[in-house]
Amino acid sequence: MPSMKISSLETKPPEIKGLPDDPRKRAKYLAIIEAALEAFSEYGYHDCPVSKIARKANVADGTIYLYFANKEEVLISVFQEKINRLIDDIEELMPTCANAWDKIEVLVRYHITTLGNNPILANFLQIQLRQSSVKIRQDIAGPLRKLYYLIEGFVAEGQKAGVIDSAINVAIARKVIFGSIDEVVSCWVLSRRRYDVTAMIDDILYILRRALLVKAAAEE
Amino acid sequence: MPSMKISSLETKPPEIKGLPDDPRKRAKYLAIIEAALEAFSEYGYHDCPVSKIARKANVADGTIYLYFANKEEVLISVFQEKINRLIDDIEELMPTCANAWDKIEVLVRYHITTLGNNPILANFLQIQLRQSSVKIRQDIAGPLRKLYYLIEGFVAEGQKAGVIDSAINVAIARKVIFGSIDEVVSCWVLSRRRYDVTAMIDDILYILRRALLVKAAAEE
Amino acid sequence: MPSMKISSLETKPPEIKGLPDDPRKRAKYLAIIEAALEAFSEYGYHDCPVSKIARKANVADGTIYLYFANKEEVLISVFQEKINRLIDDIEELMPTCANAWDKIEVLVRYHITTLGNNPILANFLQIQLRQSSVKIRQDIAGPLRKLYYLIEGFVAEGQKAGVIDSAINVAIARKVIFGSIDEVVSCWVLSRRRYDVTAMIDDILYILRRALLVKAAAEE
Amino acid sequence: MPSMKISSLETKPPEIKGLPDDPRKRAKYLAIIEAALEAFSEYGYHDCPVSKIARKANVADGTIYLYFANKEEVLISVFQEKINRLIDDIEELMPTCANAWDKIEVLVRYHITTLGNNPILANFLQIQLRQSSVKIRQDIAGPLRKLYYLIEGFVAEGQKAGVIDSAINVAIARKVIFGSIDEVVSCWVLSRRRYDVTAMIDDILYILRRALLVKAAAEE
DNA sequence: TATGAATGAGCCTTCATTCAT
DNA sequence: TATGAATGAAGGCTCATTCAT
Repeated sequence: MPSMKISSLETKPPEIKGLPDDPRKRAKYLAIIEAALEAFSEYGYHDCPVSKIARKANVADGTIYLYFANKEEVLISVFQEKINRLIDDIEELMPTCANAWDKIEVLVRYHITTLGNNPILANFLQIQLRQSSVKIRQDIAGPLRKLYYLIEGFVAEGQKAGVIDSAINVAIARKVIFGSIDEVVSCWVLSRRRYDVTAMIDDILYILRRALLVKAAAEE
Repeated sequence: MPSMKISSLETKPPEIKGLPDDPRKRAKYLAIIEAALEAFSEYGYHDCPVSKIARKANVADGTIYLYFANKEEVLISVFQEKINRLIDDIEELMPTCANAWDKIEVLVRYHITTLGNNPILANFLQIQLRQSSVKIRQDIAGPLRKLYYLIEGFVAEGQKAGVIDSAINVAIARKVIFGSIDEVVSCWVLSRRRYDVTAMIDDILYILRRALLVKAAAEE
Repeated sequence: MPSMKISSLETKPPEIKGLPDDPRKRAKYLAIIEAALEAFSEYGYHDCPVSKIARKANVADGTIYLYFANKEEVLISVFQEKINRLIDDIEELMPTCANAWDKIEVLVRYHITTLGNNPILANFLQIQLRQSSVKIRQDIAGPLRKLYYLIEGFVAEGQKAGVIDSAINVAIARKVIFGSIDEVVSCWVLSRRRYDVTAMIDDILYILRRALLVKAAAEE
Repeated sequence: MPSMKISSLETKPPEIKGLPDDPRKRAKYLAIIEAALEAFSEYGYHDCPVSKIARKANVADGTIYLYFANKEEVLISVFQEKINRLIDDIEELMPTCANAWDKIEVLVRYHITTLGNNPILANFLQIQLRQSSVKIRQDIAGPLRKLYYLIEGFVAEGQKAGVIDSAINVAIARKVIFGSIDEVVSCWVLSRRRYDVTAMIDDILYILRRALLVKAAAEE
């Protein structure tokens, strides 16, 4: 009996929700996601009341809580939705690539171009997403890891194929690649997008190519 | 006398305060900075009430406002204090460097080592600082730019000296260098520092060396 | 869509609320008004926390802000509600009046009697209301002006009808009438209502009659 | 012993201070009074921090508390100083007056003229003074009563001399006179002094003369 | 399922007052 | 006597979340 008492006093489990199966619910779920993307991007996570998301999604405040456990989960879900989409798109492009370096190049190019053409998403991913608590940052790590693995896979593949310097530490290479993209896009967003990021892609790739490719491949 | 009228009608300016001259005040100012660094690092900016900072600094809540206009200014001041210190330290090390690449190497090494040995500062700079609003992010940009210029200066110097590939875009190079450091340290902090970041420095520098140095210099 | 952008950049307007249409909300709005009247009267505007009003109205603190933009607006709304009610009541009595002087007499009598029978309202109007800032005092001026116009209208009417001395300045007459009422009620409230104000009405009217009426009308 | 404890727990007595004898202290006391008059008038009682008074008086915040028990006492002291001065001035003018009505006329004229020529004092007396708590309002009543008695004395004197209608209630007459002055000046201050109050004096006196004087005296 | 009114915990900030110097 | 740094209580207001309808 005491143990029951204790358990009834515990805060209820987080009740993780997700993309619903029912197509009508699905649509509303996605509408909230899109509204939240816009709202977070416009106001910033902490300065964006749930009511703003609800208004943008044309639902009542309470409805948000039928689809998401809390505000944090909304943030995380937006991220997951968007990062998975990005990863899927990138993976679809891979078959057209001649080799591992090509894949990295396409990934970098696609990532920057996508954000460069979608300032709201860029603002969300580079700035607002990071305003959240450490807990959220760690929840975000999961989906992000897929992107990490993708990049690391390409690097390893390149090394196996003799295109990328095999002395390079794969995990570090990934950090350099991802960190470069991240920094370039963040600077652009914080500059209030006063220039065209996509124009920088060739210069970034020039440096990354030098950084990773073996001499022969580089001269190709 | 008209100026009185005007000033009484204006909403009072945020009253930017700074490091006081009086040594006793100076000590308390710095004590609050240190307390805030710890507190922000522990709770995160948004989840850290001013009262926590006050308690850590052994002062009353109201005392914070004798030294800082508001909570935001505390955050920015912590950042300025720390980033300026980092930059000063790096600049002091420069005379010992043989060439521009050496300077970059020392900078990267010092930056990562410093944060690697100071988890609280690392957590603050990589995570908590970014939880703040866009407005703050832009206030932060100023002091950070000094670090940017330092790096860009080294790259340009290296190009002039024929050590660094002159085809490289200096601003992009800076973003690759800074982005790499940032990513490496952020991953480490988010991993709850389960490994030693400083152990990665050589691998990072290996990649950056490949990325930037002209062949001759690289083989040196 | 551009309007959205603009609105999101502007600091939000104070969002003036008012008597809601929905009858259930209406009831709560009025309940808060009554609670605020009591609370302000009991503690004084500045010494009355919003939480006291909420408690008296049997609502949560936050609920107040669903009906009023801020504490000031509560004060102003109480005043408007009460002064409009007073004016309406007075206007309803007018048809029974034989002439313009009668109207003034009824107004004075009704005003003093109403406050004399409603110490809480009297205290609010004569004392607590005036504890507010100049800004509020000026917001209050609007509804009050209706009462002013009423009085001035009666005076002018009396002059046209030859009942009131036409050499009298209408605006000044209003100030004498209103100022007399105000002073009489204020003194009574500040005396902690140790006597019966309504007993003074005849004496006041005696003086005002002398002040305003032409000889013939006075001797009537 | 317990009784001692209790008494030591009691809030210490208000420690009423006043105009000091020592002329140096006296000067500082008066300087604070003047500074407070200005500061209260400029910001309003509740929106005027003690530090503003101190700054205007060129003393330290703490110094205020060497001359006054607390902020309330400063307010009351300003009022006393000013109202006593007004009364003294009026009393000095009395010997020049031919009869009781003349005295009333001089009093009304002097009161309105003084405030009309001293907007800061007018704002203080008509608006800011009343923003204080009921407790203060009652402390103010004392000095004000002297003015009341003055007026009532003139009315009674006029009645005795057959100049003023003896059917008039003296206390009510005072309220009409004082209330009229008060209303006229208050309206002027709240109008942001967009017109000249002194221009209204003759119109006010015309009404008051009608209100009070016996026919014979009025036709004089 | 959806609503949106209601809740109430929580925090930044101000400022009257004190007291060590 | 004078200073002004320090205190800390207090309150207006926001907003994530709940729940009756």
